[in-house]
Amino acid sequence: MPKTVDHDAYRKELLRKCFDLFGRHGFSNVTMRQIGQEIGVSTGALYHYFPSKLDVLEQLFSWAVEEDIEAYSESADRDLPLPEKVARISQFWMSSGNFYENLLLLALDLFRNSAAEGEEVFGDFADHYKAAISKSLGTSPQLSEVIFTYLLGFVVHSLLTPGRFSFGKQALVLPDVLRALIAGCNSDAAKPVAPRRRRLGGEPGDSPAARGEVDA
Amino acid sequence: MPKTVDHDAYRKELLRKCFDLFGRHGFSNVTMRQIGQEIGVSTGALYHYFPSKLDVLEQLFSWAVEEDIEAYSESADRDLPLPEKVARISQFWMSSGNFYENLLLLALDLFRNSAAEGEEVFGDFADHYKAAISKSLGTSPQLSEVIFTYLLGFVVHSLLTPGRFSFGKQALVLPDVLRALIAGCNSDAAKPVAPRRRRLGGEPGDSPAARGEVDA
Amino acid sequence: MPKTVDHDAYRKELLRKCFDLFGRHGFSNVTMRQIGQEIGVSTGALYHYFPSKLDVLEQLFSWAVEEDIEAYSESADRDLPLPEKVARISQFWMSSGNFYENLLLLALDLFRNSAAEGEEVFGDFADHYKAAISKSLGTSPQLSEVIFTYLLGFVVHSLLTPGRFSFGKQALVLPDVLRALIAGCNSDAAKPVAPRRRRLGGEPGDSPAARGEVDA
Amino acid sequence: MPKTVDHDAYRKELLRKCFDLFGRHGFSNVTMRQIGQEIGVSTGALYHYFPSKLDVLEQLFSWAVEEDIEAYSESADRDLPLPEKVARISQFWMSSGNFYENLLLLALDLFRNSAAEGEEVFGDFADHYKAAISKSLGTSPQLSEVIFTYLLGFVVHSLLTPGRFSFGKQALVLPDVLRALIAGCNSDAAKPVAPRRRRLGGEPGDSPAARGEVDA
DNA sequence: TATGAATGAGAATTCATTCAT
DNA sequence: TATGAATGAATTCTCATTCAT
Repeated sequence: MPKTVDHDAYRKELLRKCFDLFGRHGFSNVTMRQIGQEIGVSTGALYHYFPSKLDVLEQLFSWAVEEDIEAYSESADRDLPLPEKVARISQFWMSSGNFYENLLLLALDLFRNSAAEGEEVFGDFADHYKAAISKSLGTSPQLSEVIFTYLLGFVVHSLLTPGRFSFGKQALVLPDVLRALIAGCNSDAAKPVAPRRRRLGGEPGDSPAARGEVDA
Repeated sequence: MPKTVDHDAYRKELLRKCFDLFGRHGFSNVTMRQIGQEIGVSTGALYHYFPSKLDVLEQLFSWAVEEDIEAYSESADRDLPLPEKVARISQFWMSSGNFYENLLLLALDLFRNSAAEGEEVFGDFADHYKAAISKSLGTSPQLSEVIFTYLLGFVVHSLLTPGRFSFGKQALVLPDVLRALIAGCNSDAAKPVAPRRRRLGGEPGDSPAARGEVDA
Repeated sequence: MPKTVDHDAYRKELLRKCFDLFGRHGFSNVTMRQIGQEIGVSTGALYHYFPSKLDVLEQLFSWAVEEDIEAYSESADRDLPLPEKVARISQFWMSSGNFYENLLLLALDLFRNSAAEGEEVFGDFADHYKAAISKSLGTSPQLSEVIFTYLLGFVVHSLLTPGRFSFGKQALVLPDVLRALIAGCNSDAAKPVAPRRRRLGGEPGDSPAARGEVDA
Repeated sequence: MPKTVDHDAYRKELLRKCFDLFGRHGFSNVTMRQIGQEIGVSTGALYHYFPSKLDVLEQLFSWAVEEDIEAYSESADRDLPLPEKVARISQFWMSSGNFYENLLLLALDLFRNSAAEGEEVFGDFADHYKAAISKSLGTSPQLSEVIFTYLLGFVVHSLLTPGRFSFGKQALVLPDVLRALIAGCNSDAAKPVAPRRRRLGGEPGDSPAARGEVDA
């Protein structure tokens, strides 16, 4: 009889314990020994569950994304009036600050250390999140992307200027911002803001996918 | 002291050459030898100009921020009508995509590897940038911060999903977003949004992973 | 004690299965886990039959020597004319190429990793083999040693230059060599070659590298 | 001004110092730290001269072969009567015992750890050595190969049974063996012991070494 | 007996930093 | 100043061995 261990469950358990550690120190500044010590296993055991350090990062990110998706879908499905939904989403966001900070740092570490892997997984995550926003708020895909982008900036900002831009403080503004974007962009849709939306000079004919009409 | 000038000028020259290298690979993934090879000096010489590797990063970030501030102030000071200003700022932004991506990565590396140092410098940069936005667009500090936040998200997004969210593509939306924010938030500012916005308690989705506490 | 028999038989069964693995990869390049996987037991079970990795090697070599001695004694005992015997011995040799290659590699691994153990066991094997040659071919101990030496060289040569010196090809020469040695040395044996053969002093080519001292 | 070091000369100097160490312990049983300590450099310096541990082995073997070839060609060129040459070659051999033991061990380590690399280099060495024998003793290529093979066996034998088969002792027999082989095989060559002794066409049966009929 | 998860010392390799030139 | 060889602590990863089951 082998020691009965649910390999996969234990692996996730280990990942969970890694999450903060990676977030706090960053992939490159954490050693496998540290990881082992922090989560209470030997380095050998660590390698029993993950083929390499990079693999820990990759699995950790994937795991966190899954966790988030689960948590998110549980939180915001009800049939509520828009203002209430905006309040709720802001609230969810506020309460998850540290989680998203870590997730973003993870994504950036992945981007740095794993080349292809990073963008794939993050792209999927982004798509998922935008879809969730669309569903929650009834916004167009494009507007959802704008909101998602703003939320990303929110996380980075809070990360990089922890003293001045705290989640708590800034999250109070979030509902207003969302409302402004929803209002502004929806009305934009109604009366196309101006035909002057033209090439301003950046990348002329290059990005063929570019030039999507903003509100069309 | 003409010698100092030379020394200093050369130091900046070296920094300039480092910029892309750090952006591409990340602080931890670049060795002093690589740096030396890339910019054409020996490791010994490198240590002649920078006391340590971390110091290279710190100086590099400061240098880049300065560069940006100079470039920015040159670009957007004129007395123009708002729509024109919005167009200009968008344009400037679009043409600087890669620069800001690198700058952000630098800031995150600094945050990761230098603790205090990072937030200081980035905080100053953020303040400066917000002030510039206020000046350019005549927006309130708070709205400027929102815009700045959105721009941050913009950079991160384009960094992490290079295929799907390109600077070129997204920058076309930027003017609309800015307009929406300016319109929406200015009016919002008038009637501060309801005080009912509170933490309702606990974690909605109960994501078992470190969903961080709010710091409000 | 029937249990012991089983245990012992199974141990030999395991050894048999190890033989090629060790030959192919070498002692140091095989892990206990690999061994276990290859022969179909867990590492735990492996340690049940062998107290250590080195012990596997030692037992493996002993086992292989025994196997060979058995096989040899079965093959070449009849009362035949010399040429026929030479043909037989050559043939036996040819058909056992891979076995002897592995055996030699094992011996060298033993020599490298077990100090005393190695020479003991190999010495016994050598003695046994020389005796067998003497018996088969009726050669003097000294000549048998010469033949044995040649056969050793044969194995090493085929091992190290697999493309150019194959068992099949070279074995065709073996009968001639044996005949030449038997003829030449038997007559030599009669008139022991001059005692004038002494170290003349120093190292001819003065190869700066450790040209070892003679131990005569 | 860089520290003036003849990189290549120093590299060879280091190799020279490694030779015995590898011979004594074997590739797998020597650590880079040990190597460094033994030859008086740090591990870092070691990696400055050799990209990897395996590379040390490869370069070491090549270096030793070159050394040997030089030493050999210096030693045995004169125009002497055959018996004198035989005496000389035996003598050279005797005085080089330890060197050849190490060289053989190196070759086997290479074979084990470097796959392709090993056979290439050893094959070249073998060819060279056979050619040298042909030149020294005026023997046919085939006979030279037989002699070379015997010498290989000689080395292995002395290696594996250091107590019983010493270089000094056995080398006394070497001239006789050589004489016997030269006599026996040359006469063979003269009156081909049988015309049927030739390559019968590749390898008769499939089993590579197996069952080629020797002379029948 | 048998399993295979866990341990942790130790291996190869890297790299910031120093220093002789 | 400039060079790049040298250092050695620290890192990732391996693997013989142990042990709970």
